Amino acid sequence: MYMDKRDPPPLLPSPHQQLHLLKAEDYSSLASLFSEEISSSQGGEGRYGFFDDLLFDHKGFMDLMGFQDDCSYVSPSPMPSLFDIVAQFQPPLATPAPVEVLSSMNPPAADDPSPALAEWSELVNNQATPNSSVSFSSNNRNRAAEDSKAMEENDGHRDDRGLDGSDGEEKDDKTKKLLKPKKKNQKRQRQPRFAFMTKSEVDHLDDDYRWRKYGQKAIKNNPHSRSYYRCTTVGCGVKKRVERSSDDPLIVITTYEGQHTHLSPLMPHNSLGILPEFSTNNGNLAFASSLLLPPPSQECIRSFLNRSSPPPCPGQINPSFSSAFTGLYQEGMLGAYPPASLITDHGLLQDMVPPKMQKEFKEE
DNA sequence: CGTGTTTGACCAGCGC
DNA sequence: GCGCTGGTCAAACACG
Repeated sequence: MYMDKRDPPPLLPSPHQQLHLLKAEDYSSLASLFSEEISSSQGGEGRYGFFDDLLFDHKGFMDLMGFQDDCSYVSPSPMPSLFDIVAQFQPPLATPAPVEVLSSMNPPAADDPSPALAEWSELVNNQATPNSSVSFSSNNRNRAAEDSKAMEENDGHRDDRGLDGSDGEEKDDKTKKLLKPKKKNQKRQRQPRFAFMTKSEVDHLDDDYRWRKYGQKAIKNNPHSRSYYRCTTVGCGVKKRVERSSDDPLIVITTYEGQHTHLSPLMPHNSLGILPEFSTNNGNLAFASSLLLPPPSQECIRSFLNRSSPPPCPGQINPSFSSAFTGLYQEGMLGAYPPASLITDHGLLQDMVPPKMQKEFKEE
């Protein structure tokens, strides 16, 4: 199941940032897990499953979980990211482009007046829209579901817009086309969003879904433009924004919005869930062996999920694992900018633990 | 021809 | 009300 022998991860130059190299296939796995998780949590127990309860408290994720204290993995070298850990759950796909996932990147200091903080805050606080709730209640969950519904409805009506009104008149033809009535009295519904950062030279990372670019905008205080993508699958309203950090052009900030209503067209369905066997038929194994540390035991993850008891897994949950969770930001879950000391990186939390795994642990 | 990208314009929300 | 900005649309275009 898991590798028995692992080389220590390579030392990284900066203690401030831990960059972990992930191949694109790992990124794909993450994205697929993300999709799977959110779709599986659409049921009655809340949109985000257990993660709902993990990230809202500004005390910090690790404080909540108690991992820092109870699962004190101490290593002289940077730990593998959660992305790395997740990589073991899925057989990698054959996508060659290397991608670095910024699994442990500190946000700007809270008192940093520089634009960096503003950007970061914007990223993590996009929640501050009228339609979004900063509270973290079950209502929020319901609202998320409603938002999802509304979005689907909106998408369903989108195509109708070209059919109504203005036939014949040639004057201001173009203008009229563009002035097609949008639904007024209807605020733009915004779905929960998940933002994370990767380090890659490629803007649009392969995540096993097919995306159609529908827009690109210049962003204030950022020399790089932001690209807007929409899932091409019919009926799937998932959107994705991709932009580069103004501070570090190598950092790509990807924001997912919405839920895939389908499985990845490129991801084998049986590849979801806990990886039964670590495949060695490609180079990913070597990669993993260089970065993966002992994975969290099921006990540890269980306590992680249940949050009911300290994880009985000392030496298995490592700081990076925890920080990756801590750093994951799900937009709409945090009502205010979390203390910089508590967020050390960005990741896609929902990607981190396969839904099956979550369910499994919940039921136990 | 189907699919995806580019790009300019429009719309909505928000702050002043 | 006005201007700014992010988000979206859709025609035109590129490409295989």
